[in-house]
Amino acid sequence: MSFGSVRVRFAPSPTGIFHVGGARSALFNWVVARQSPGGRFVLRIEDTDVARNRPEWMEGIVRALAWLGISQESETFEGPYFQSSNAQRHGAAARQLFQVGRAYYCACTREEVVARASGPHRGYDGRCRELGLPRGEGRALRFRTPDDGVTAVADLIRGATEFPNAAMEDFVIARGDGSAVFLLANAVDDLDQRINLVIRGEEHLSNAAKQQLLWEALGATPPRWAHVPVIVNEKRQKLSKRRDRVALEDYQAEGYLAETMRNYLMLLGWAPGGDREIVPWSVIEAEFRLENVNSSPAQFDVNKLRSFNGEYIRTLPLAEFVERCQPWLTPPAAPWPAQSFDEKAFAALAPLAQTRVGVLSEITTVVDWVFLDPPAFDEASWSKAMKDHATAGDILRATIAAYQTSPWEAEALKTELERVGNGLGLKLGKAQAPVRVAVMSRTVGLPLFESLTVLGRERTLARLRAALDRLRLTTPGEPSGLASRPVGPEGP
RNA sequence: GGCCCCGUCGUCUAGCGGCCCAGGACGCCGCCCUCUCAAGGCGGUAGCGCGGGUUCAAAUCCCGUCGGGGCUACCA
Repeated sequence: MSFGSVRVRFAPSPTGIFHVGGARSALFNWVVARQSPGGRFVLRIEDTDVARNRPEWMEGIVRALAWLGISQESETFEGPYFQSSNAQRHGAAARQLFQVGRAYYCACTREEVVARASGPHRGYDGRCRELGLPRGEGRALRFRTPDDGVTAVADLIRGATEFPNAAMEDFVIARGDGSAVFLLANAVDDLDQRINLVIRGEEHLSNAAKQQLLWEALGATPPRWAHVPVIVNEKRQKLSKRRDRVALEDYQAEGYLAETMRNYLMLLGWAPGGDREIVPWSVIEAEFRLENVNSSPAQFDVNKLRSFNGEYIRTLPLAEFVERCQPWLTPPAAPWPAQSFDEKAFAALAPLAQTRVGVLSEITTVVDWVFLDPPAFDEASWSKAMKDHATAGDILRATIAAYQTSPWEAEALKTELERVGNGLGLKLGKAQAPVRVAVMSRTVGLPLFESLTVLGRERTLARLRAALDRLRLTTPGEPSGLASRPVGPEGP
C-alpha cells in the first residue's frame, strides 16, 4: 500500500443470515487489512433500514465472522459501528450538499417519477432541478450530477472504469423525512471512519461512480476501490437468498469446517501460485493480492466445496476429529437418545469413519448402528442383500453358529465368515452382505469386522438372529406362514 | 431501453506475445488396492465463444460481434 495503513471495512446489513458472498467479501477485506502494517478491518452494521433491524441479527454477523477467523479479539478488528448511530452526520452532509448547491429538493412523488421515466431514458428526468425548491415536508433531496464529463473509478481489480456523467440521473441522497439513503450514508460513514480502500461486491460498481461524486462534493479524496466479481449459481445468476443456498450458517450446521469455507471462498476468483488449492491460511495471508483477483463471476460449486471438506476432515488429528464430531453425536442432531452414546465405542470407530465423511453431519448415519437398538431399518439395503432369501438365511445361520465360539477379534471374525462363504461357494464380498445389513443395517458403511468387535458378541448375535427371523417372515412359502403380512420398517 | 462489467475444460482456475497442438483441482470414466463404501495409487475424458485485424509468432494486444451478468428504488 502506497500510503499509510490500509483501512478497509465490511459493511453488511443485518438480514438474519450470513451470505456466503458476504463471507468472501469479509475474508478479502480481512486478508488485505492483515497484510498492511497497522491495517484495520472495520465492521460497520448498516442497520438504517428499520424493517431489518434486530439485535440477534447483529450477533449473528459477529459470530459468523469469528467462525471464519475474523475475530473481534484481533487488533486488526475495529468496531462494530452502527450506521444508525451516525444519522446526524448523514443529515449534516446532506444539508451541506444542499447549501453548496450540489443538491436540490424535489417535490416529485415516486409515482410521478416512474410515470415520466418511460421511454429511452429511465431514472429521474430532472424536473425539479432548477426550481430552487426549499426544504419541505416530503421533499426528497437529490444530488445534482454533472451534465458532462466522465467519472473515472480506479478499481484495483478491473482497472479504470469510466462512467459518463450525463447517464447518471440525479439520484436521491435524503428521503422526504430528511434521513439519508444508502449511497450517502455509506459514503459519509466511510469518510468518517477514514476508510481508504473499499472492497465490496461488483454489484456496487456503478454505485462507486455516484459515491465518488459524493466524496468529491464533500471535499474529500475518494478511497480506492476493489469490486469483487459476484458469486453465481449454476444458472450464472448472482447467488440470491431467495433461490440459492447461501447461508453460511447452513454450511456450518451441515458440518463444513471453517477452514474449508475460508479456503474455498478465497479460491473463488483467486488462486495461490504453483497449482496449489488447499493451502493453510498463513499462505493465503502471505500471497493474496487484490490485483490478482479474477474479474469474471465465479460459480459456487458445492461438489468441490465438499471435496475440500473431506480433505480437511481427513487431515484432522484423530482426537480433533472426534472432538469436532461431538455436535452431531447427541440429540437433536443424532437419532439416538443421549444416554446410549458410548464414547469409547465412538473412539474405536472414529479412525474408520474419518475417511468416509464429506461433511461432519454424516457421522450420524455412519455410526448410528452402534447406538441404536434395534438399528435403523433400510428397506433398499435389506432387499438388495437379502434378495436370495435361501442363501441369505444359510449365511446368517452359519455365521451365528460360527460367531458363538469364535474369538471376538476382527481377523478371526473375517476368517470365520470366509469359511461360511466357502461352504456356500461364495466369496467374502458376497457372503458379508447379509451379515452387514443384519448388523449395520446398510449395504455400505464401515469395515464390517472391526465394527463387530466394537458392537460385541451378544449384540451381534442378537441382530443376526433378528434378521433371520425377519427373513422367515418375509419369505413366501416358508413354514412360518406370516408372509402375507409384510414387515414394516419398525418390524420386530 | 440506458450505463457498466465479464467471456480458458461441465465447474473453480494457471496463463499476462514464443516455455501452451494450453497446466492443476473438482466432477465424470477406467484400472489397481479391497469384506461393502470410502480413502489412496495410476490412467483417461473435456476448454481458449465467434469473426476480423496487429505481429515472424496470440489464449495472451486491438476492433467488431455474439453470449452472460450487474445496476438503473425516497432498500442496503
